[in-house]
Amino acid sequence: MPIDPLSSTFHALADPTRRAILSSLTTGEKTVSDLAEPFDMTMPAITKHLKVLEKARLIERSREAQYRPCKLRPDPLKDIDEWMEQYRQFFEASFDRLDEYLKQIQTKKEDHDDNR
Amino acid sequence: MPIDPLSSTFHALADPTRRAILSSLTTGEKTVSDLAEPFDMTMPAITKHLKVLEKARLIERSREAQYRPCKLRPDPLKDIDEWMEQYRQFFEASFDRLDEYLKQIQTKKEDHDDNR
DNA sequence: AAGTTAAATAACCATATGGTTAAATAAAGA
DNA sequence: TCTTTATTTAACCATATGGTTATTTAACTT
Repeated sequence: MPIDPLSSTFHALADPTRRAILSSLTTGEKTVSDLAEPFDMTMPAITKHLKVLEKARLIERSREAQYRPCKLRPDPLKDIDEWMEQYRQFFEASFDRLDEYLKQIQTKKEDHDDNR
Repeated sequence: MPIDPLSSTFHALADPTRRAILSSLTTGEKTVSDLAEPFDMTMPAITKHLKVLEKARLIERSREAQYRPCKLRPDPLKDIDEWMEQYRQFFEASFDRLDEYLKQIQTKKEDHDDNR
């Protein structure tokens, strides 16, 4: 069953271990053992997490003797950032002008109450 | 088992139906039936999706006679936007200076080939 | 050739997910 | 009060998830 790219990216990010792995890759390429080291988890578990990240194209892997270095890929993160765009105005407005926002809600509620 | 807020937000967004529901809520409050209408899916399925969105605090629900209107909540989206911040420079640099980036890769590869 | 190290695969397990149909609840309308 | 409308809950199902241990593969080291 083919999953759309945005869903597979969000799914990959919906796990603290995988987010920590990504974060650790911001400083450069790492081997699987390097990535596994901070976690109280077996290697196969890490391998599975890497597969999820790889399917989401959030990481790219190469070969270096018996090592399989992982590298961060920017594209899917950029796609998420673009998806966020439609909501950015919404949540920025909500926080920048919280008082006004709350007043709007209140007004709307009163209008609504009037309609009963 | 308590799940961290960022994970539950990403998880909630990792489904096209739920993202469509959120998108549809940008124009204002909607009832469950309103939200369900575009989808070829039964009501209980929609109810479940709404529960996931509600747990992630991406929506807020109220009561209006027999209706349960849904409203978008900005906070978790803002949290994601803030989480993205650590990667923004990374992916913006990668795309703004794609040529340079590719050249770097190429140089690195050549260095590497030299080492064999 | 034998041993070591890095990583992946296989097989398994418990729980979660995303859907269904059928039944229950809540409030409005006749 | 009876019926209709809006929504949720319950029970079920197939598949996915996130972990495990044991085994296998691949490449380097001795």
